Amino acid sequence: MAGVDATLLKDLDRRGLINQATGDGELAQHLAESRTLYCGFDPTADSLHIGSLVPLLTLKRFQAAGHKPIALVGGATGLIGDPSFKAQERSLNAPEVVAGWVEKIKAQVSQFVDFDCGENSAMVVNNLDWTRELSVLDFLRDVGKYFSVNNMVNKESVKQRIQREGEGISFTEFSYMLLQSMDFSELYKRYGCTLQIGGSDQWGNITGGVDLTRRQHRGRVFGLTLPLVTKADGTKFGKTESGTIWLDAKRTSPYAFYQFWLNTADADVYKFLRYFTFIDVDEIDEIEAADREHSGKPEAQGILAREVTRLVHGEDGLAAAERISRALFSGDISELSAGDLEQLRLDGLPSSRLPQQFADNSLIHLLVEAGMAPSGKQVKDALGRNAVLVNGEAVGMDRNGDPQSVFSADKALAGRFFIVRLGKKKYHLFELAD
RNA sequence: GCAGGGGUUCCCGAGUGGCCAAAGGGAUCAGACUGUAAAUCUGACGCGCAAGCUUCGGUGGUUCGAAUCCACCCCCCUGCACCA
Repeated sequence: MAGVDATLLKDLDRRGLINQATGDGELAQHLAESRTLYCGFDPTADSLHIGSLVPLLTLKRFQAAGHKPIALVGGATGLIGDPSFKAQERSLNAPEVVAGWVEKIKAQVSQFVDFDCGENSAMVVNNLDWTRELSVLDFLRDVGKYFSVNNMVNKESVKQRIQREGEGISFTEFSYMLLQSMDFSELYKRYGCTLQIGGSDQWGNITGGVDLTRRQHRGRVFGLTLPLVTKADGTKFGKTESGTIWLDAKRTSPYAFYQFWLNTADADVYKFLRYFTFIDVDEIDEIEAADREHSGKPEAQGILAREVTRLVHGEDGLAAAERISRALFSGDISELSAGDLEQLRLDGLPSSRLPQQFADNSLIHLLVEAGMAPSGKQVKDALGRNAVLVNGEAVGMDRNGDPQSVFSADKALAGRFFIVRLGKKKYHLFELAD
């Protein structure tokens, strides 16, 4: 077996990736040998979003350091719903739906770890496999007996649900912790898994598993939590005007994904480089120092966007994202050929075909229809401020009733395309109907 | 089941008969400034280009007029009781 990288924990620490760990520093010693660790991902949608990227990449870091990662997809826990730090009880998803999501998430998670590297090849498991056949009575006797309700009620993660006026917690969600604890114990028994990692909100669930494993199997296992990703301005990480940033290219195109990282605030970008890339910490420090030297636009955002887009969408996804970005933000769009425009559409630039009778509609209607703005008022506002550009030409409110002149064939790029820009960053490609 | 407290526009949260499409804050969008930043300032922010239309858990009612008052219903929370 390949040697184990003893500096792993130190590197994680330097990256700011360690929030809490069990075992009073004995974890370092434990990790001197190749170990098996796991992290769970619950299927709450058909794709993970970038909130799961930190644990996913951390699994990869452990694997790179010589440990064996298990990605657990919560086919069972996903049916229940984790109450940890959630303000409200969640509605249950249908079993068939969750089962479908499990398959999607399995595939997604698999991109990030190596399944063919000998001893420490990764595994993907589903916790439904050991809970499906479990009877309630067995569960209550073999698992429930080890948990103290007094103790559970005092967990910080459910406190607000128990104390807060106006919200409660069902027995179902309250039991979530037992299921997750069972996972750890089960993985310990089956595969000798001795470490669970997860977000900081998982601390209670993880220590539950550590305790259960000891009680059921007298096994010594560890837990490690990663920090919650926060932004300096206090707004929620991973959301933009257009919603959540997903890992699935069908939900968030590589272009949009790349743009998300490119728009990272200066105050966050170096931290994110440490969290989300494999660039050496010393090198990140150098980038930061260099950016400080130069006034003007920092390099960090570009590096971050490239690295993360490559990790998630591969070289091709990155190339597509950069191609579109270059064309829209620095190139002259009138230079684009029909082939280029076609490519931009394939690369994920939002696009649509103008309806046959588009002249009957107002410009406002057409842009709303295309999804460029949620309401006509916003388009109107933009038109009134000269914030709408069609093929580079500003279009004002006076042209609203005359889309025919705005989208006239003789002004089209390559005879049939229009690139409409609303505001600084929202682009849409329109194509004339044949 | 009983008692008490609640359900307001994306979120928080004011509003208890007209001055309410509904304070304030947050989030979001657009403009200026910039670096496709941040901070700041400005405008928008139920729907509609507009005239206008539809909202304050639901349904009826009182009233010239209701988010605000009344009745019934639904849902949530807290406590008590019942099941034990």
